[in-house]
Amino acid sequence: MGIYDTLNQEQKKAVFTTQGPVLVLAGAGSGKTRALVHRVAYLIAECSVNPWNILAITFTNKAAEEMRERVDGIVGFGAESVWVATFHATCARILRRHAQLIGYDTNFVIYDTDDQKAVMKDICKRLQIDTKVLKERTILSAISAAKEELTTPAEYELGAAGDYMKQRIAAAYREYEAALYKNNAMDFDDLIAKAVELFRSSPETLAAYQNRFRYIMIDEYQDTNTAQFHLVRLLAEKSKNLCVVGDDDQSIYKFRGANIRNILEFEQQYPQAAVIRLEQNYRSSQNILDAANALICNNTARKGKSLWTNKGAGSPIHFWQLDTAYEEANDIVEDIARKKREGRAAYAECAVLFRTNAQARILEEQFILAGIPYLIVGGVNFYARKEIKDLLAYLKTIDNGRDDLAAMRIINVPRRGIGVATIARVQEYALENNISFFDALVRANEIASIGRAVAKIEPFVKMIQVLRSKQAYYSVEELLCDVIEMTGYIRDLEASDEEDAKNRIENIDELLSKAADYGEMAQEPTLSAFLEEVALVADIDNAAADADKVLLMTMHSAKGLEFAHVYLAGMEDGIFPSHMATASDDLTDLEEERRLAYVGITRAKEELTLTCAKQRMVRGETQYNPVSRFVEEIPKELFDRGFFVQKRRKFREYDEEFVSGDNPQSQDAPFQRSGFVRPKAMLSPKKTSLEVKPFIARGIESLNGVSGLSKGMPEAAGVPDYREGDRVRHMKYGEGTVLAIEQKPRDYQVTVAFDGAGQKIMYAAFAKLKKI
DNA sequence: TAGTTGGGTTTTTTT
DNA sequence: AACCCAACTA
Repeated sequence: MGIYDTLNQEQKKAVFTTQGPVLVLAGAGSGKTRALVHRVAYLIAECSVNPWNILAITFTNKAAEEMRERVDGIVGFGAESVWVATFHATCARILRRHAQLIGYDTNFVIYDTDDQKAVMKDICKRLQIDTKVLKERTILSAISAAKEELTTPAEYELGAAGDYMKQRIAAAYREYEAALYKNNAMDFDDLIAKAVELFRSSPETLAAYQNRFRYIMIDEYQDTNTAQFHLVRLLAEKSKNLCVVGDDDQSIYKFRGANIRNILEFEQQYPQAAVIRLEQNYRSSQNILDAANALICNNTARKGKSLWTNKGAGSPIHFWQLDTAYEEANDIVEDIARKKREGRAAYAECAVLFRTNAQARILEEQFILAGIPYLIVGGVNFYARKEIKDLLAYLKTIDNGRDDLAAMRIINVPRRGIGVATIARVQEYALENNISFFDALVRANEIASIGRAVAKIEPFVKMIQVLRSKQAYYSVEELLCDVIEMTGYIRDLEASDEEDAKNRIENIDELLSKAADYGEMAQEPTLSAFLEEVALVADIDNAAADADKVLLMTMHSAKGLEFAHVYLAGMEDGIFPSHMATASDDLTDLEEERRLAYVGITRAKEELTLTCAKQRMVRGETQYNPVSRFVEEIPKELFDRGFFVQKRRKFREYDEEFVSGDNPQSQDAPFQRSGFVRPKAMLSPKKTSLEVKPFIARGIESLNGVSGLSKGMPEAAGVPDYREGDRVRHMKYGEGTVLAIEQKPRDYQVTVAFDGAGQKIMYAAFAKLKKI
């Protein structure tokens, strides 16, 4: 029983209490994942439970992956049979098998937020809803909220009596459901709701899964919504072996429908439940925990617990208030660079966390300027990019001809000279004859009104049909290559003078290698399953574990992670807590923000730095925000040098690295705010953002990007005739020195330091560099 | 039909 | 500041 000896008493209790409902209240950093993983191991090794009978549900793919890895590491045999997945992936997998029982094809597609919006836009037009008054977003979030509560359109309509707005929403909801059904599509909320519907309508199916999942574990239970609650209840109804793990203080997804009552009232739901509290924290120093505890005490709706550690007090907490957001970003970057130089921290041990994704940009600029490797986690979803969505729409149309949205997206992409008028007529015909948009295209010659446009439609239809016929024996990657080839998608991009054409091509290469990976990893690769995987993954996570990079992300994304050095940026009222929360008259909004702050603080192991700016640009206007109330809720004695150390001594030798040329001010003004002054030109946001744009557009990659793409399309271009170190000439940028040549799937990627235009990354085939 | 321009708008967080 | 959309022009 050696592996369980390292657990503390409470953790052991969580591991060994295998029968019946169990509620584990696990504070931040209390080793809950560890306990869960050991529990799985214990069930298999000591209780002779078949791994196949275990279900572990997490919220994020990241958490699922981590759990998977750790289970694989600790369970000797059969670990791969343990079902570890997110809620959405679990439901998608179940529906893939049984969707026909509730009237869907099993190759249904999953709609993301953009798809939903497109559908809703069309509906608003049809129902003549003025989107100035009632926005698509508003309707969609109302629908989402309804689905999270398992409210059907009919039920919603009943509740809308006497409320005109609600009635309009009810009508839109009804139409929306019909549209998705017609397209054989489900949105994220549907995945959960339809799974519940399936289980309710088919007792045999439910019984089969109840029989299979005899031991169920749910992580982050505080984030479950009502639909998820019912799903879990149904699955666990027979065995009652349900172990939920959560922390009411870390509930930060109310906006997504999370119902904190699920965890607060678990004991009422399951009166015989064993309740276990994990309060010993293994992550943070006492100072950090004291700060977190003091902060969260200001909340009322909580079970109440107090984290403790047997680590020492540790470093004091730092607080800096800077003049501008630029200085804030700059100081953070500078501090990280110093820690690295002094050998106090690796880059990968540092993380900058913020409230909104928009804050990432300004930080990114500073990281680029300082030449420090970084990685932005989250932000614009890779799969939401235009070029990716276009190509996926081709695959969707090949896979599922009923997805009108996909077909309409690509009918004129790339340009085929098919305009809105033609599309509208085809759409009308489809509606009249009750067929899909694509089927209407197939019968384009029967549509009298479209005239000569038939000639433009036919080649498109032909192409899709050819691709469909290849589907049976082609891999996803081959199919994708064919789509790119036949549509000339990349050729068009190369020919275009669009500024970010090369980034788009890179993204497509990324998609190709993703498809190739999928082909290799999946046990039974199918196009539908690939599309599903892609739909449920928030972002391509190429955060190579070994890469030494500073991580930048929102506090939401950081949940479940830990870092030795954490910077919380933008600690200002109006930013964090957000304006929405401070202006709201619902006090629970502010409490949710406070829980988020609690999450942020408890990510830190050794050092915590809170920063804010007196002045910052938000959506084009300058804001002057006071220091966050959350900062003030932390006892002053936990900070270094008392409270409100506005500026610490500057590190002069370090400044020299940044400041090009002489800067007399920095020589003898250590305490002056402007102790670290960069030439105006460099600081100017305009100039910087121009220079920086290509990097931002690429989003997830950083300076020394992750390479290692191997498979993909055949070479599009020959080997360049220049090598690293050579001098080259570019049509637009003039002369420069080649810094690096990297082989990418389609082409060579060349990094050049131009004498006049700075450093650029480009593709050899269309940069047309001349060796000189 | 396609590209451009000017005007209006903005969820904060994510599966 | 950035994005999206509608109206306008080539």
